[in-house]
Amino acid sequence: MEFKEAKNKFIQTWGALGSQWGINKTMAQIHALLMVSHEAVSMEDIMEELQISRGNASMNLRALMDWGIVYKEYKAGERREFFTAEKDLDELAVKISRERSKREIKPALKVLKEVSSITSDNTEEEKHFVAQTSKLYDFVLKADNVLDKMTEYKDNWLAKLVVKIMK
Amino acid sequence: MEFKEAKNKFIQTWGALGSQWGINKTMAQIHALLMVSHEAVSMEDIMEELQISRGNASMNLRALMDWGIVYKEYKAGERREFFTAEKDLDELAVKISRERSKREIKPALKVLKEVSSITSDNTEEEKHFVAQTSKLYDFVLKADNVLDKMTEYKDNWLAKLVVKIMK
DNA sequence: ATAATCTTTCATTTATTTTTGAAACTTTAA
DNA sequence: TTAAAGTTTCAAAAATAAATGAAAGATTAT
Repeated sequence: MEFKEAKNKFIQTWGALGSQWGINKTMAQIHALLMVSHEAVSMEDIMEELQISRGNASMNLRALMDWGIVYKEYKAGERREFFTAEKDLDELAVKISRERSKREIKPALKVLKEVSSITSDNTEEEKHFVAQTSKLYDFVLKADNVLDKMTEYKDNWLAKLVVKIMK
Repeated sequence: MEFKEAKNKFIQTWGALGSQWGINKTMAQIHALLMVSHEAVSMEDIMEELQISRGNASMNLRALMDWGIVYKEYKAGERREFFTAEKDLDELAVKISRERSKREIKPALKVLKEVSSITSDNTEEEKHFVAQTSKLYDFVLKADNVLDKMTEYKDNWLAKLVVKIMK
């Protein structure tokens, strides 16, 4: 396999993986492209390489910047903007975790708390509902915290995590 | 909030969370419904409660069973089939992790290995590509393993994980 | 057997999500 | 200023994913 083919395969695969995890394909592809580019890339080049429209490129770059995993770069004497991706993978994981937690897990937790707090009539049905959603609340909260800690400490997350949880 | 409202809210929220994570809404909703039901539910009742067609219910129940998180149940003297969800949350997490790893992570790893193994011309561009995809391969492999171990040991995963990783 | 009851399949329809592209907007250079 | 170069926005179109429902397929009771 030669370079161009490998690069393309990587971008396609990363894009597909993105969709399976609820991130739109183009967004994941742009990110992939930037990750493996050794220097900042212009919007024009992104459009060209991924064969997408200007609007699409612009919107997804904005989204990636909102996630904090793609940065704008200005080159001296150049009017256009260039883009680079976060290339430190620990940092990348941290940012993605934080963002998904904030956007999706936290709101879900709020609802779980609400619905598990209904004053039950104590029919079997209602008792089971309250028990199950309470368990779910605890579980999701715990999982969310573990992820948070894991990412907070990056490389030596395990050691510090043990300390934090054990005490 | 009273029971019916709470139940509905839970189902809707779980469904939305599902879509955000690449699981179709109905599939997540059926799972939610079964999780909070204290007894097995017939297809008819699922259709009624979620207002979905027979075909939709059938296909998504099949998918949930393929994931190993919903089971068929037969009631004595009843011709129809009833369904229940895995209610043990640790077990649920294990099964979902395993399945997503198998379906999505493993194939992605295979591609990462491939593309990071090209014989580079040693231009800066190619060197960077190989370095970055190699790092990504290691990272994803490690993350996948951690998840696997975490779920393998369930509640006391941490202690055993430490042993396993440290040695 | 065969009729009754229930489930699955899949071509078609519907809904949702993503993409496009042209107009509006911004910024810089002359 | 104002024109050139670039970016963003968003309504409409296209692509994708999900849902429907009727026909085919099972399974059980008679």
